[in-house]
Amino acid sequence: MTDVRVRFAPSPTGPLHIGGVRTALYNYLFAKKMGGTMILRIEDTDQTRYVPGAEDYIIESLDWIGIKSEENPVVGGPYGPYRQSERKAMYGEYAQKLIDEGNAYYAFDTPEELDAMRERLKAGGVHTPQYNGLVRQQMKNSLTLPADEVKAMIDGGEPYVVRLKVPLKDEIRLQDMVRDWVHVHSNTIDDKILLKSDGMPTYHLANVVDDHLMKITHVIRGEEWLPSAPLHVLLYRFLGWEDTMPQFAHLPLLLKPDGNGKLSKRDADKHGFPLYPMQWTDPKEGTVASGFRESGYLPEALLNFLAFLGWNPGTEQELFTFDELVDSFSIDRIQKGGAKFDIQKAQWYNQQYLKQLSNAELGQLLLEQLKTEGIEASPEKAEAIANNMKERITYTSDLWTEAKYFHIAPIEYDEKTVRKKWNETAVNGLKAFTSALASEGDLTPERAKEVFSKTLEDAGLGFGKVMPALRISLTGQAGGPDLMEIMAILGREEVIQRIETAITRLQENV
RNA sequence: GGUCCGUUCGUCUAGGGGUUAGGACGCCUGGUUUUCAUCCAGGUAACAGGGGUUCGAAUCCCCUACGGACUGCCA
Repeated sequence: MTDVRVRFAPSPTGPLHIGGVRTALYNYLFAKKMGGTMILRIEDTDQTRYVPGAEDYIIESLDWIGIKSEENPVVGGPYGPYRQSERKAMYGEYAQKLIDEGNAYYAFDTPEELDAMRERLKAGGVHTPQYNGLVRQQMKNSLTLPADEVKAMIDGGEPYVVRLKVPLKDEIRLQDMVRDWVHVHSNTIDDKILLKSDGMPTYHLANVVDDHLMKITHVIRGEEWLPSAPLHVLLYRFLGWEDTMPQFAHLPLLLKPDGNGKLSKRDADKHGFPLYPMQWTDPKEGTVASGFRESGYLPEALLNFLAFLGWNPGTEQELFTFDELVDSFSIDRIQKGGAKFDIQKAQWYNQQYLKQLSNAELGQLLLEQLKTEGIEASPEKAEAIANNMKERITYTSDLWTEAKYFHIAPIEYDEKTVRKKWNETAVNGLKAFTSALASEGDLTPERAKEVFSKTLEDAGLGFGKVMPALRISLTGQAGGPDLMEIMAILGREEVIQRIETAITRLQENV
């Protein structure tokens, strides 16, 4: 078998949708599994929808999540260029071939004339007006106009498009790797535009020409392309490439968490989760859309989660390293039905991957965040905090947001705990503890525990009487890591000070 | 409307004629923990409906219902 070559071909019209990331992932997994090549091709044939920065965003996103391509617009490759706008000259040749062989034709209808045609047909009871075998005979094109007139129009600079001449009666069959045989009758396909009046190809032509020229062996893409797949088969046939036509695999859609339908930005906002791999700032509106990266997701976790949305290895293993994913991946285990996007599962994956990180790695992540907050901390301290927080975080950002008290003394105290646990007994215990601490040196968790136990023992108090008050004084919160550990990280003097501050500020609650 | 695709616990899914229909997330209960979380144990919950085929259908066939995608000089 020839070497497997797959491509991910996004259009630079904005940030990369998470569904696109999954498509890229499946392509990548398949390529790695087969020892093949992954190609990134930018489909920028629609100049009106071009968004500055989108291409860089796509490349950076794929890089962040760990999807690497061997051939792409940045490093190039043997079948470049990898940006369709730069391949513009190539498409005309094939459009011409189609015209010459009677499989395509010129059309001169203006947008207004097309609208009028659609209106006319709708009025006549046709729900979906098509530019098809019947309609084309009543329109302005090289099939209805005399040859010399056509030539004159083209020479005279009259704008035109090239349309595919879809056969009237033909059954088109294709074997999809996910769905098996799909057949469609040609009379349900209309004469799609191949070359636009600006000379750029549409997706249909560009994708077929490029996939052929780039020797793509497998086209793995979203289900939204299934209806136009027969059209692409027709193109391969007319271009004489049917025997080297790539195999198709149409992936199930990512659906909204509730109800039905394609996952959209609206759903993501409604449920408060990101839709894009990285944060995206719209260059025109200036609006900011959140990203998984900035929300504290680990790329490995997101990858694992995404891999399981529409595919599974058939075993009971849930956590997979990238290599394991490659190892077990196969297209015939891809699901046919759409998968609802369940952010809770993504959170669980993130938690699992977070727990697997070393304290040093986690500490480093915390340090990065502290830097953006303008807070200084030693790597040792960050590591110690990470060690105590790793069992209770969902996002990397929780290292900071859930444990600010390691860096800043509490400003507020959990109201419920104060009401129930802050009383004279507790305050007395706290006071005894600070005096005991006064004569201590550096605190270790062990030493802190010894002093605390001894103090309570001498005062004849139980742990439960004082502990909650101590926690409140130190952290302001009701829950959290082991207090002895917290005290060791905070340091003796800070502990004493926070207790005294709390006693003063909570006086009225005694 | 038309064409195409789909349908197993709330969610992701295992399942290729005979299973107590399995796992994971979530949720609930209990245990561990001086707190929270983790962890451990247990529980809740599904084959869209109807016809066939068969000794026997979640599994094969047909119909219905429901859902989705597509239906642009967008990709």
